[in-house]
Amino acid sequence: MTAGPQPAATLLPTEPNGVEMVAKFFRALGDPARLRLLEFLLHDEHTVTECVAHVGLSQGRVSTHLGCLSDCGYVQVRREGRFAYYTVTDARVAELVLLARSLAADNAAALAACMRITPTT
Amino acid sequence: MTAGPQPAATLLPTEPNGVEMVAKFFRALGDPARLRLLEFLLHDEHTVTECVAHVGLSQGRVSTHLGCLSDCGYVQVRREGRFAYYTVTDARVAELVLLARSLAADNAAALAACMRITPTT
DNA sequence: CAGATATATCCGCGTAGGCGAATACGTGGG
DNA sequence: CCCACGTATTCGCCTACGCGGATATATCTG
Repeated sequence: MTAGPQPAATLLPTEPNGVEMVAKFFRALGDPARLRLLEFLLHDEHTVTECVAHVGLSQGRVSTHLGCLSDCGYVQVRREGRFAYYTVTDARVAELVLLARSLAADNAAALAACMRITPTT
Repeated sequence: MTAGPQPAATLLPTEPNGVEMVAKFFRALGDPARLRLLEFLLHDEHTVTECVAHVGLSQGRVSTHLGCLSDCGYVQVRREGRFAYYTVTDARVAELVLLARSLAADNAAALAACMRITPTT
């Protein structure tokens, strides 16, 4: 073994593609439109059309974003007739975003200036 | 007034580019190499060279990744002579990753199958 | 059944961003 | 002063992925 108790060893999953999965999971939150959708769906169910009105994107794009969030487990779908009602069911989602937000806020200046991600903006 | 871990209106920052900043912040965690570096630096200081040995990437790439993590506030640097010692100082970082990991684990199957992010692999 | 409505998927296009290799910069030792 | 060493930055290359627009697939309505 390396040295003493290893809390670090528990940070990331040990399965073959565990790290890649966590990275993919985070990437799903790395888009402003999806974050806005999450916020919109945090407390109420909304149809795709309502989501389209909320964020200003094309219907196809919004559907894809919602599908992505659904695949990753951030939101759930309830199908009823020709409608699809999306909503956030897991409280940990809000926790996760709020935690990130507080961390980001504490470093807003350097974060905004970071050119290694998104040179433009 | 919004006392306690609150709802939607407070999920995302209200500043002009607040949402974009949070998204950028998450994107910084959306890379396996950077996640591995975070884990490596969680409890101990390490030089860039040590990090290069830990993840199997080129020195230049690792330096950029560390700079990115530093800009985003995930790690801190201590310069000493020609060495740079990186480390994680904020406990919320581990909290954030562990929370994401638990969420990702609960939806591993769908997440792995999600083709809307990273078709390949 | 025909058309309207709601959602999902497909298709190029353009940019963000990861990669190694090369190179620039800064420091410390002979 | 020159050179070795540690670190940071630059440069093409190539893939991931967000975008709108077009289209396919239900489902409801007249």
